[in-house]
Amino acid sequence: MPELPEVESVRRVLLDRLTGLSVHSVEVIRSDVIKLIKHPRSSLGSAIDHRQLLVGGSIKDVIRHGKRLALVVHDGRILEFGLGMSGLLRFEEAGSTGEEELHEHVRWDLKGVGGGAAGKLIWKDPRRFGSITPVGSWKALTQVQWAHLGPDALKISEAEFISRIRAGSSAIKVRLLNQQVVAGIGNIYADEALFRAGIRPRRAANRTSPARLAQLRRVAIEILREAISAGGSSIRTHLDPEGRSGRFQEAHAVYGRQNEPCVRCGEVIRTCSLGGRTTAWCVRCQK
DNA sequence: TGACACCTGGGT
DNA sequence: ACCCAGGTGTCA
Repeated sequence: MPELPEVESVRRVLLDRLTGLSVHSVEVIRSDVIKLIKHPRSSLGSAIDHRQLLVGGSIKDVIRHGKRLALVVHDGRILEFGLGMSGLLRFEEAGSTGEEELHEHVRWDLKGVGGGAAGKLIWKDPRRFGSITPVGSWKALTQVQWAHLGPDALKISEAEFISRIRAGSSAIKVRLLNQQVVAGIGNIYADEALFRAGIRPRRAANRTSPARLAQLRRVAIEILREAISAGGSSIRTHLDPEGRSGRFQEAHAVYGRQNEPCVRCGEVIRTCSLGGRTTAWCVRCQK
């Protein structure tokens, strides 16, 4: 489900709904979705420290870097989420008649300022490619858990974007997908940005002129912002915590439009495989 | 750089 | 029965 715009849509809803609520208790249905920092392959087993899952804390902030999300509580404890392909956070208001769904792995019980039940936050992830990682501090979050991520795609400067992209010789789309280079762009928005910038996805990154890269950054940010305004793209599973789907898929120019005519020139949109991902582009508009 | 692995579900 | 899917880590 998640690239930057989808995760940002989730962040905004969570910030609005959860800020100020306190975490009363947590129910761990599948403990192996919780991954420790230094031992990413090990699960916590049966002895889960519920404090690491924010129990007793009151939610102060919800932050995002690239495609990653984190809940911050008042005393500095942080819980970090990678949504993988199908991870989703759902907010179920107290008293709502929501039935338990398949593939729900963790459920937090939240209380309001007065101590009354506010609702439940639920982690649902059918494919289980996602992860929940307790991090003790801001320092552990930024210097360990997120240390390998490049600058956020919405915040990266033009100079830094150009130099980081050009630091490798692989296909430009592969560089865009590399979260170490720039964080937040995935398969959809890489294809859409390259189309809008008129750049062939296979072009060698270091043989793309600084001027064209400046243009690529500009249109990528433009597309990401448009997508956020539309609530992200809902191809199959993306829903925000209130169950609303995004609408940006209706605006896709190339992603998912193979064999259809290019919106700009009418040429048939082709696909190939790049970095193991299906890539859609217009052979006439992108050079 | 690519192949494969991790998973489940939906479409053909 | 097969192929595909918004991600990411490891291996040759």
